[in-house]
Amino acid sequence: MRVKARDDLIREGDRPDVVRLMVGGWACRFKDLPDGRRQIIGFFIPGDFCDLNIYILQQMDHSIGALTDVSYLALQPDALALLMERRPRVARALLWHELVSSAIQREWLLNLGQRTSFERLAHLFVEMFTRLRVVGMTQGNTCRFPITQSDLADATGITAVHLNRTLQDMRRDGLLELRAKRLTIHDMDRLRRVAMFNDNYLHLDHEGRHLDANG
Amino acid sequence: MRVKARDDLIREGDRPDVVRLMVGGWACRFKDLPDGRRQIIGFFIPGDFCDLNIYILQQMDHSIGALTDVSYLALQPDALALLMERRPRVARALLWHELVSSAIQREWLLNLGQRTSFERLAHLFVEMFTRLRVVGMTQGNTCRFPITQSDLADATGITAVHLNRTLQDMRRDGLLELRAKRLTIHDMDRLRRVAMFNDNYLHLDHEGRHLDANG
DNA sequence: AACGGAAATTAATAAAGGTAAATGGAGGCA
DNA sequence: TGCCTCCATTTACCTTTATTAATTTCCGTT
Repeated sequence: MRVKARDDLIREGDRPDVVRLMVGGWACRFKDLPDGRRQIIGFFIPGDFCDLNIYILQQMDHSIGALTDVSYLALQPDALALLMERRPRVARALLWHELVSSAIQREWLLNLGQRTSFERLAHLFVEMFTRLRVVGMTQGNTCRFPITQSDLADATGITAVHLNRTLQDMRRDGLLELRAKRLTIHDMDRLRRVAMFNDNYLHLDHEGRHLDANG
Repeated sequence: MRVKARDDLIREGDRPDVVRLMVGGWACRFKDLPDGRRQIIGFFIPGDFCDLNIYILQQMDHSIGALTDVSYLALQPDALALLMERRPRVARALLWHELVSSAIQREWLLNLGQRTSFERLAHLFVEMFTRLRVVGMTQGNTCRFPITQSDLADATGITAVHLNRTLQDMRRDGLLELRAKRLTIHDMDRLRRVAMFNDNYLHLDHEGRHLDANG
């Protein structure tokens, strides 16, 4: 299935329908307030699942929107249930994925609550670069990073103006560059250090990480 | 099992051991940074479970600490697995509980990222009061609220000094009072309004909410 | 190549929230 | 009773971030 950039896959208040497996493009989970403020709760990149068990709940408490043109697979709940019953390893991998998503949310809470905007943005870049590398979407110290500064601002809880300033500070410090939808990290060690990045929450050491066509 | 106030139930880096069912007291999930900054990720009150499936992961990516003296039941993973197999309704209720915990984390991200400190604190009070009412721990417009201002600051991502100022603003506005470990809400309607509180994320309408001895 | 809209950048000003240090207050305990 | 410790409160001052609005750059389309 395909949606165009800026369209929503599902809105807060809708009844959960299917489980989505991202194939191409970037999407995000977000919530908004009545007055228009918006917080991005997480990013989806290819290989990510949205909301394995969400159909247990009566309605969505958040929205999912496409940040770029997106393609995904829609898995029906009953087909998924059957798959999980027949393939315990697939079931386990999906469960692992859910737990990691939850762990990422926790790290984001730490990020928003305690890190300065500079540290916060640094942390976001390191996290996304790490996740992109796991799915083979990086080339050396660079990767496509197809989202706007305004989206980055909504994810880090600062304004677009301040995000722009922070980004320029990083550029000036020789940490990284973000231009033409491409991120290049010039000094990963220092970036990790200023972000106080500890990758334990991504649980990269687990079997569930690799899931091929045979489960 | 019992632990004293300020002790940890489990620390980041530890191997997950058991699933805990809170019986008495308050605890919290938290993460900290190398330089001592600490973010409270969530509160546990009686009736809450910690980390149903966490034993799939190799190590804890966060800590759990007692805010007051705490008593809880420790459920061994295999006993729990057996229980869930035998009692599908219990299994479903536990899954529902996990999904709601995750939804609360998402709402907290919105809280930290977009709400002002005043709105944030208001939101936290409404949420906790609502959750305490569900488990019968409120009396009219008041409830025990046995945590320090410093803990509240760590949960809302502001300093204890600023939290104190904010609390006094609320008191002055006639919204609520927090004294001697007791919270009294004088104007719930207005408090919900300033917090832009929408209880949909608590999913209060679900069967899984009530779980008795028969599952 | 010119046009139009979205995105990025800049600047000035204001508000929110942090820091540090000191004081007050209540309960626990020798 | 008096001391000690933790928690709550206050103040002055300072830093970070938001707000608003103008300007420039980028990029796809005609």
